[in-house]
Amino acid sequence: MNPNQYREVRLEKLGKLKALGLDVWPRKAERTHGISDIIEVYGGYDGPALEEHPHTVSVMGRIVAYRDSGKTAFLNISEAGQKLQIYMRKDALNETEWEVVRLLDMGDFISVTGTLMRTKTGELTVRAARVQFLSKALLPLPEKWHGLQDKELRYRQRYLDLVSNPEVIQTFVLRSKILAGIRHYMEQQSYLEVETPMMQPIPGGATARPFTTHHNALDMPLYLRIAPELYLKRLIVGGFHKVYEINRNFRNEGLSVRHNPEFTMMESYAAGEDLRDVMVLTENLFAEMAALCGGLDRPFGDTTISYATPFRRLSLKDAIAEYGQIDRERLERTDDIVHLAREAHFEDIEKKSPGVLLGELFEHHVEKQLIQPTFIIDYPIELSPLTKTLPGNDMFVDRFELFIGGMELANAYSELNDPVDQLGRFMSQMGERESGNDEAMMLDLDFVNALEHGFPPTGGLGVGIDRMVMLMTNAASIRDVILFPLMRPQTEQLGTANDANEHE
RNA sequence: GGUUCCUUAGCUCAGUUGGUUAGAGCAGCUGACUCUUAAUCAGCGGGUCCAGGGUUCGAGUCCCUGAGGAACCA
Repeated sequence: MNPNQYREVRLEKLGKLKALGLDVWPRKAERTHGISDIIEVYGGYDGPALEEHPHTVSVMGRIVAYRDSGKTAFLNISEAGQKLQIYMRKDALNETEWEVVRLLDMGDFISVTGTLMRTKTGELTVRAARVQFLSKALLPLPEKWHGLQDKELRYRQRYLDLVSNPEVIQTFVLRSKILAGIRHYMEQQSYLEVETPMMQPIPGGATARPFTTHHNALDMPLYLRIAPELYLKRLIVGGFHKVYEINRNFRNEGLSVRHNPEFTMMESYAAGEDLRDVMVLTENLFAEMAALCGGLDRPFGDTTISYATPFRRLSLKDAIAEYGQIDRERLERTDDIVHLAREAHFEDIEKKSPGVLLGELFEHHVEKQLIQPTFIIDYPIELSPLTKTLPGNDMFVDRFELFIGGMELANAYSELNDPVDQLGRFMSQMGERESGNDEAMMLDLDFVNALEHGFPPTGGLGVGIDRMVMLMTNAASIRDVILFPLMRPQTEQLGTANDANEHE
């Protein structure tokens, strides 16, 4: 059986359905209840109660099981991953409807009207009195017991993954709840949700390679944003007190279990606040979302992560010393830092500053080991061109990154608001670019101009939402929490599209 | 970027040391069955073994190249 043979057989059945006088592609389903409503409302009724006071419902769904025994048939229909059993009896339906039942296939959509009952094994079931045909599936569904297992097919044909693997629906329902929960939490903290450009003439706010595009009418290059940061800060200049944005960022980098080229970030800025305030905001956000997902202790892989506050705080250097088992004193001496970088086989060590090497030592020795929520603070200035320096130490800045499950989840600053300092930082980034670092930031003079009009002390935060959802849903790959992760296109097209081309 | 692994029917998977015409379950088709639930029973059909090249009397199996995917490392 190849897909074309399935299609031929089912088109033939569709023809027979038409011959019965049916509208085989009707525009509306008879429906009084969703499947979840029925389970919720009638789940507590036992058999005698349902027989004594009959409840008539109309319900629609996709046929996911079909057990036919002559003059009766039991079907399971499914909606959003929830299933309901339907009992069809020849003597309870008219002749046409019984013909329809015999022409049904797995994957078809139907609506059934009838009374609720319980079978002898106690399963809540609709005893069909009327059947409405809604839509024919021309192609077969994946295997009913094992579902769709092939990861490539699951990501490429997510619709089939959702049909055959109900836990996938649960993951994305939870993702939606988390997003709503974040918005609720931020609103409670008096933040205003805003939207800033995703197509930017100068991509800023992060060190990353952007995607490029082009605007035809203006004949100008545009970039997909790598971060909303510089626009959100302009809003603080303009007088907003607290703002946040949840939307996609785009970074032209490799793919991995933690990286998708487009990913969802929440960024927030609060005037008058500093990094300590943002830390509290952040740990409470994670604790609230964990509670929303079932509790402060959440399973992740083969461990349990506790979101009980406060989270651990650790300076970057202390973390390297602790997790890399390195003498803390050595991290204060440039020649020792270079030596440690050599031991770790970093590239182009002689071109890199001690601060950059400290960042690499952290990634090498520490990042993967930070399973329980940990704020890493006191970052080298070279890694943080938009951040205020620490009091009395102009080589380090007032920044944290939050690590959970060995991943970077959040990044926050006491925002740099000195326009002269900011311009200088941009200039050294430009120098980086000229010496070949295409991830270094571009100069955004309008942003500096905005700062020159007065930018209050501000605490800023960015949270990786996809990774947060990974933690909350215990997903091993970012592709499991993004409905349509980027995949290399297949050379061969699927199904009908291919045939359509051939038939032209 | 490097290493390892995977790709066999629409789906889930077997396939021995390289040896007959590549198998099973689900799905499909025909028939039986008025409370089944991975329904059951009888019968039938279904293959570009990822692609290309090579070794061999003989390749799904061994070798090389390529494609797509997965995992680990940097």
